[in-house]
Amino acid sequence: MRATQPQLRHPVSPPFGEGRNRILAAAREVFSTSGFEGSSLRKIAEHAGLQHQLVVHHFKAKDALWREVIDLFFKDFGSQRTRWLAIRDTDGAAAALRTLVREFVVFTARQPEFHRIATFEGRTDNERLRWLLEKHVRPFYAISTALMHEAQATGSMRSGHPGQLHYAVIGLITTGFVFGPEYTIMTGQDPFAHEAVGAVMKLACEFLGLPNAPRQNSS
Amino acid sequence: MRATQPQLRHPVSPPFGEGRNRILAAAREVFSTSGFEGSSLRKIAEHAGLQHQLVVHHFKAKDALWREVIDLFFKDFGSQRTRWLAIRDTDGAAAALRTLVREFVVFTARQPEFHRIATFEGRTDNERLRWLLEKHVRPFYAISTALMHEAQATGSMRSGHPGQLHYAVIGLITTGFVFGPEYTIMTGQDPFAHEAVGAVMKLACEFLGLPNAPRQNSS
DNA sequence: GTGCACGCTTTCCGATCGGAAAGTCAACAG
DNA sequence: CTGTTGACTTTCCGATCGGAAAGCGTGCAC
Repeated sequence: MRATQPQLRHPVSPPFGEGRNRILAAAREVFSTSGFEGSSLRKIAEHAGLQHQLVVHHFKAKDALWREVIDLFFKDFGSQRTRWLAIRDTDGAAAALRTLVREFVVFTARQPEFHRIATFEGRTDNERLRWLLEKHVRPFYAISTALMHEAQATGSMRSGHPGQLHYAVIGLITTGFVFGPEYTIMTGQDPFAHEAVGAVMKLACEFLGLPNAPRQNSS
Repeated sequence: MRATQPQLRHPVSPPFGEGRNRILAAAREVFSTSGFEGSSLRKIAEHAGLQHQLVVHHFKAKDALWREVIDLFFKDFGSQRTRWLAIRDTDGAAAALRTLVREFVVFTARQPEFHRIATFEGRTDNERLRWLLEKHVRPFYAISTALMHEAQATGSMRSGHPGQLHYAVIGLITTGFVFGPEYTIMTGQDPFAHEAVGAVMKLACEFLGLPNAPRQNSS
């Protein structure tokens, strides 16, 4: 009735063959605003302009779709770890930490959806949280705290328990982005504006007591 | 069938007459872990050991119950504002800010459920967020940023946009408490431990560049 | 041609959702 | 005794949930 020409090579409404990607994009949006339980396959499908059973067809289960959404966030960011270690070897732990902080700020500003999803899961100990922590968060946490230990040993960073400092600085960085609507309503400013993003980098580095960068060749 | 002696003065299973308070306590728990949409009246009632229709009986609607839960959080904390202003008049804005920060840390450590609920709502602009911001958050934000402006003018605090500093320090403080399970899994430590709470106070004050307290007569 | 894989739709299922409606019981006022 | 009030239970409703099952249509291998 509604689809008189359902599957053409050049359809008008729903691009044929892109269903999977459209679902992933819609799921990222819906999961990040409603949480796992609050998101329904039907809402995700409607957001993508598709039938809800197509989600089941491509991803089998809601849980598997959620995991694929998470994996996508770390396609680029996760592979930066070896580069941070290289910077540590050449310029020291403090320089590597500064790079890590700056790139984490960019990552969060560009994809606030990840931290929005993480903040849904981090409050209760469940299977999805364990999976997320061990697969993606643990490596990042390990290198972050290792660099802090090293920077503290050389006196190029403030003192304090690295794990606590790690979560403090992550909270410091992400709050404005994750809760953008509240931030905008209260402060009247856009947390994603270029100056605001730069200011967050500066606040985070100063909080950690990192020395000013000797030189900066980009942006 | 299941209630052979349903309403006695001294019942065994469900204390008669305390249904309303039991529901409020259960709702605080469930709302803070599952969000508004993810929480069902049946889950709240089950958590309280009551029938789900009793929630409707006492609070008419899920939305009204949610608002009553929020109001309860600010029964004590909201009335502290006049005291902070008094401290500003006697000891200056920086001292008042320090008190505000310390009491906010205590508030969050004792009732992390509030900020858990707030982080569910702050990411999308909806009617509940507007109500929460204007009724409870706005007054706190106003006095916080006003004290920052004043402290900055007298050089007794770090520079920076007060609104951004406000949200940065709130993120810095709350992250460990709000996402306690994740924090514990990753760091192996208890964010609610006495030393950890004290350390967060110190981190927050140092981040704001507040001078050390001249004297402290408690704890 | 025939068969099959794949993207997608349609229909259906049991479970659960928020909430309306009506009833049950004890306490209390007159 | 009668009526009323309020805490609480029971039953029911339409809507929506995740997902199983079975198709439909096209393109490709043969």
